[in-house]
Amino acid sequence: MPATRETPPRVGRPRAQGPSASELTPRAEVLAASAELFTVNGYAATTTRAVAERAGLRQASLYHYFTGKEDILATLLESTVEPSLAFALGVLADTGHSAGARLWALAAFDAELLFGGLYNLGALYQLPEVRGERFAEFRRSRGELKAVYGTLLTALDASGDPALRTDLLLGLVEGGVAVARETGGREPRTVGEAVADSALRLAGCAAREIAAARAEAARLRTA
Amino acid sequence: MPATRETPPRVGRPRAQGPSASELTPRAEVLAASAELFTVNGYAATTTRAVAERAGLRQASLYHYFTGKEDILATLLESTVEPSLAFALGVLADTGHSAGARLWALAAFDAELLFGGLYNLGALYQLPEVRGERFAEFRRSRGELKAVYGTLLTALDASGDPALRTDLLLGLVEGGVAVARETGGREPRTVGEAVADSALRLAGCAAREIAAARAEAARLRTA
DNA sequence: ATTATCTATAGATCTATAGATAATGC
DNA sequence: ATTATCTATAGATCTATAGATAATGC
Repeated sequence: MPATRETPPRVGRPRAQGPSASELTPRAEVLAASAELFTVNGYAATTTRAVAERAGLRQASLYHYFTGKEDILATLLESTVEPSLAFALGVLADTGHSAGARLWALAAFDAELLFGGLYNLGALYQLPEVRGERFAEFRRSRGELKAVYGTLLTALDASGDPALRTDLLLGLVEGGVAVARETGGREPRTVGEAVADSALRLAGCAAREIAAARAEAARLRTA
Repeated sequence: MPATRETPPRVGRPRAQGPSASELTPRAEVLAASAELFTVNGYAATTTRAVAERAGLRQASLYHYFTGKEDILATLLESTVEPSLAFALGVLADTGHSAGARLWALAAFDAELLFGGLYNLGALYQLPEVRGERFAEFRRSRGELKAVYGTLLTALDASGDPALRTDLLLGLVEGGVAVARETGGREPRTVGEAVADSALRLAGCAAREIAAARAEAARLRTA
């Protein structure tokens, strides 16, 4: 599933609106259009017609690529957790670094990604539709991501109710980015670092430990 | 605007479905029905017909109490922040207690309320519709609530970027409750306390200070 | 007279399917 | 022959308004 193409093969009937100016695959164009419209206008409030129009297609042509609106949303959500989960699994396997540095790096990566995206895809996690069958894969991936947070958190501080504290940690990352997005003018990097510092505070680290984790994570990041 | 009534006056044409069994005002019945349907099925996906039906009315009768669907949502959101804001302003004025105890009490109250509700009204805060004009009053109240968090947080620890750290603190409370809700079998009180402990960790308090704040907040709570 | 509710409906959609068509590929 | 796209549309809504009606209150 390549996201771009070099020389357009241009098989099939030409588009009514003329050929797309973008470098994207039609499928990726639909996803990009959906990301914008779902987050800006709302999922249920966005019509398939509006998505198609923004993607440069006619409404019925969406069904060539997706089975319906839910299929588009599910694909979008899966592609949002995917990079975070991949990073998380890498960090989890990297036992050569301290738990603090690894948690710091994961939180920073995750928050920076969510904050830096053109649209607030994180807000879509809360949609009621996400409870449906089609989203099982997305929920599984997010659960796995949460489990990595939990493992690192528990390694640092296993006091209290670790499952509940893990939920709050994920809530800090996702919810913190959501609230931080409401205020303009911030750099993704800045937000990522602030979230990561906060994550370590939640994990019970003192200021000196946080500074150390941060420094160690910088090396981990580039590795 | 009384939420309940004793002796039903029963003015006006009787309902087609027969009189309501509930003690609630028709207006409150509509709000209760909306709270359930908006959170369970989604705002845009919920039709005015479905709301009316659950409230025991015909669709057109909603317009006697609200100017439309948005008006219902805005009323619902306002009534959700209202108690938190009232508590926050009380806590802010209560200079006889430490900032730590006050922040602990506020976070616990807020989280317990959000978690303990029948429905996840907190998830509605993220709806794109909330950017609209009708929601200015809700946004104002939530902004004021955030400002109280900010004042208490800064009193405890003014390092870094206080505005950003305040956003993360509010994100922890709202987002943490949202994630914690996905897992069943927890008591609102437990979640409230865990969120409050976490809030103080975010504010840079050490374990001993948190324990002290918690003890002090217990007195503040009942006062 | 006032009120809470109802019935009926205009006008505007929206989703998904059926089936046609205009390209390239062989 | 295959593919990407199109046009057309059935069937099912949905919101908000107009105007009627069945109670109580005076």
